[in-house]
Amino acid sequence: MLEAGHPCGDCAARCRAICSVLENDELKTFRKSGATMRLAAGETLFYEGDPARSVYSLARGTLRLTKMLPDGRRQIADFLFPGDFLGLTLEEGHSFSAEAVTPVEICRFSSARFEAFAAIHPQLERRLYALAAHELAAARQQVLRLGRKSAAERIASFLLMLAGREQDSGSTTKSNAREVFLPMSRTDIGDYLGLRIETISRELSAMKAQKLIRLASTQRIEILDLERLEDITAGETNVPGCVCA
Amino acid sequence: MLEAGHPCGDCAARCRAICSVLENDELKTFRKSGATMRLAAGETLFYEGDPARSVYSLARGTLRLTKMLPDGRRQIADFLFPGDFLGLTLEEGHSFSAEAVTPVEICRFSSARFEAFAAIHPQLERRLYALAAHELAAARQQVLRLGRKSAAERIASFLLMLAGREQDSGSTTKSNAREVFLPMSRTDIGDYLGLRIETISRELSAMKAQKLIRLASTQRIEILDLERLEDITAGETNVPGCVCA
DNA sequence: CGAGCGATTGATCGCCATCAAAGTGGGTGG
DNA sequence: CCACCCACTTTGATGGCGATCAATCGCTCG
Repeated sequence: MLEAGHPCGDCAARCRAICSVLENDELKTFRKSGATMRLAAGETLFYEGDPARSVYSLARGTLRLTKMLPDGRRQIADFLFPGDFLGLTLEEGHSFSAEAVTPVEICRFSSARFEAFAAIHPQLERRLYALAAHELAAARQQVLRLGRKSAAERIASFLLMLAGREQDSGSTTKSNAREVFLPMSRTDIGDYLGLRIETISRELSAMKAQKLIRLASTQRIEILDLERLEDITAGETNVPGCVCA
Repeated sequence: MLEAGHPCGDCAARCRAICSVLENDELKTFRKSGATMRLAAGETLFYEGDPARSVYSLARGTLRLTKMLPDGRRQIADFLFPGDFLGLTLEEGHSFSAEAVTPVEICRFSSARFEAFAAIHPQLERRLYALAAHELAAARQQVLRLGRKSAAERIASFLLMLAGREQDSGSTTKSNAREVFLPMSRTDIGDYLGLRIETISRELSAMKAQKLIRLASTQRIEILDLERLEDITAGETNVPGCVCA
């Protein structure tokens, strides 16, 4: 438990973030080595290929990691939520761009200082590996979705994945997770699932017609029949849950 | 440089493997904590869901990591080559199956002993993170291939990726890497690229007709026009090279 | 109230899957 | 050493899913 008045005391992402392995004084020192920054929706944190001089921990909001092909086709490699970490790479530059889907709040650290700090805090390094392993499992799940699943299966799988993530980030309100919030546009969902927006729209409408979901608004989807939705995913949505120790 | 007669002295994978960060005595101790095993082509090292009690370093041959959907659709998440490491997970069980594509030779360690060893050899942990980060980048590359590329683009990209890997594993002979060896069947390639074998076959024939490649045999493909092949990939084949320090 | 952007719905097209059949090559047994 | 067999690959014909093109809806903001 953090002492009263700790600068990280009110961080919503603290339980999931990389810094969850640090306590009071360590954490204060760590925080002082970095800075907090904000981005408006649509702004870019860094571009693919940019030299990787900083690492980041997302405190609030949603980010998307994107890769572009020269002709403009775009693939979203991942969406990041509070507590997620990004930016550490062994290559010269970043291998994707990072953009704000919603307004975001980010803790930023210089790579050099972060690495130095990690070197003397082995629990940070272990945590780092844990996060990387977790992301790797998620990326492979995504490979399965894109390689072998139909449009309906991808979308059902996506909805349930988001429902699961909302749950383990201990999101604000209802823990029954029947309601999924989609912070991103249909275009973003399409670029994540390898589908066109029209297909996303059509499939969601079809699911609505079958009373699997209810479209409370464009961004809020209520899951009406969890079981049948799970059947549609064709299994394997088990992106393992929270990495919280 | 290892002393003469060292048990790992003749390991072809040594430069790339996890153990590359260990020297003489450390390496001897490490090796003694494990065992060497062999599998014939087609045999399974472990199944998805099996409890993860061991970790492995591939010394010779090719492995495939697969995920199955209940109805039999299969996705190959990755092919592993000499020097690749696998098995370390934070979940209870493995998140994919591992099968031998060719006869393989594997160094096996109990997870518990490996972790204990890593805890007192920080350079192993860093190496581990490096490998995970590298695999993550590769997995995201695969996400791009599957999400946004046409059949021809996927195949061209796959061929060039293999050509690149052969090169940095310092493979036996010719370093100009104009010849790519495909240890896996067309079915495996299809299950990796999210395509059917007929499509693989047709596209390779088309590339042959355009004199981009020559099919020396089913398993050996000679690249005749590297430049045009790179154009076809629609960019972004740059899976960063060898992780050798 | 009107402008503009994102989402939805509709109609048609094209790529790759599917179904089907013929070709190829490696291994075994006679 | 050869003939056969079987599994894998290649090639051909057809069909379906999701992309593309197009029009309308609906919300937000000026």
